[in-house]
Amino acid sequence: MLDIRFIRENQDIVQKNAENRGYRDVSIAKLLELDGQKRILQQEVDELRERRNQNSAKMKGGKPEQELIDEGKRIKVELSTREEYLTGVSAEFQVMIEGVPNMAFDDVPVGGEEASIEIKQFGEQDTGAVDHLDYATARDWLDFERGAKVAGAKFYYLKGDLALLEQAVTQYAIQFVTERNFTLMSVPHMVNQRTMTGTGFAPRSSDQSDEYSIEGEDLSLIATAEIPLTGYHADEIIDEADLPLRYAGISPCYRREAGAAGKFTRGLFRVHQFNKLEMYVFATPESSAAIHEELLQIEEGIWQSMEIPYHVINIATGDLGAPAAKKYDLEYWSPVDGMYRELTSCSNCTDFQARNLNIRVRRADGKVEMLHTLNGTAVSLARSLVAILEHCQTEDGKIRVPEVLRPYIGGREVL
RNA sequence: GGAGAGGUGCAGGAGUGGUUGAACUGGCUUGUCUCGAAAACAAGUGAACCGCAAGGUUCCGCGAGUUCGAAUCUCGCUCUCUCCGCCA
Repeated sequence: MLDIRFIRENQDIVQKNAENRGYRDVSIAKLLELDGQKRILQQEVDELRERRNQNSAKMKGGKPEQELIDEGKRIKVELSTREEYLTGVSAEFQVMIEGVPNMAFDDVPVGGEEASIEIKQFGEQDTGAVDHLDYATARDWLDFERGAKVAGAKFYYLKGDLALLEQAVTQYAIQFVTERNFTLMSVPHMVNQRTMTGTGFAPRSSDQSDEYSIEGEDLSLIATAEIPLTGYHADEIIDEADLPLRYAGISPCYRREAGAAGKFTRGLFRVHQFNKLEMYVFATPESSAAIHEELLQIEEGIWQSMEIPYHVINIATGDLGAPAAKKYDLEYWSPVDGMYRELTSCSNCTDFQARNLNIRVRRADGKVEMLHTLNGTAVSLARSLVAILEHCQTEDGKIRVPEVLRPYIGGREVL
């Protein structure tokens, strides 16, 4: 969430920002009205508590006088009605402020998906490959039918060389990021509600929730390792000297993908479960923009080294999601679809997630403030396999293994 | 899953229902001393909210309750530890 003090002082631009991002229900005027009520109530409650404390201080030691006890009783009644009122207003306020999206940076294009701007391009826009689903199914590497039998639509098995290729990509990416000072983390695959919503994902009660929840437990399956990695330092104050903290979390990702269907979600491109290696950084506010660029560079480095053509887009406001101030997507060129398709993504969430989960930095001079968080996909396995399957088909119908992956698949050059 | 013990400040660790935001010890910071360091001594050392400030309120795992007043009593939850059971 945003800092309420910032909202108070910048009512108009916060409202405008929410509108740019497509948050039609956000009313900053209403939020501030509640904020005002809440502050008045808080003051009243504080004053009553002060009176209560003074009153009981008079009774320390000796036998209390009846008059003081009666006064205490009167304060108690008044206090409890005010407190109840305050609790209600606070809860309402909390729901509203959590619904306000992060402020987008000035260099983020305003508009919907179509307004996103291409900022980089790599490789050729080639054509003429066999669709990955048809190809992999024919080679008995991929089985959606049995996935459906066992779990349901959009579940799948990877078999044989494709399953091996997944491991190779994973190992290569782990090597790539750990060489760049990311600490590899194996994370909880389920998190509680606070961690889920604090990271910026919809609460389980919401019908828009893309997460699977465990019935009877305060647990949901993670949609990305970003979620448990954000929560890792919740309620902590980190010394400035220890920042940035760079983690790479590997985990399966579970997504309901309700309503997603159609030509461009075919096969492995959009599924209920996939593995992913996610970079995550806790950083000082002044360093986050530079680290964001670095995350993008790492993502580009991975795909350049595999010789997969791509471009990078600066995502427009309407497509940012709630926590990001700025987001880059790396989209690979699909020779099958003749268009760029999302492969990885990296976001600077500034202090939005940090404020939700109370993650702060203690400066050298002792001052404490919110830190910044960033996340970026190293590799998303299902989609990575799609990109490789589409790009590395040889004339005789095999798959040429990108050179950098060969050490991780027994030195094989062709599958 | 069953039984028991326990969750107090940066860490350890006291705490009788009212003088405890919290003893004491350690850590850390600053100062004195020193050529410098160590030692010693002295002072300081959590966070949130409101306020220009003075100051006020809140926080002793979390949440309810009892009370004029709760770190201290009651209940629920949660986490940690020990033992048993189960198990990759």
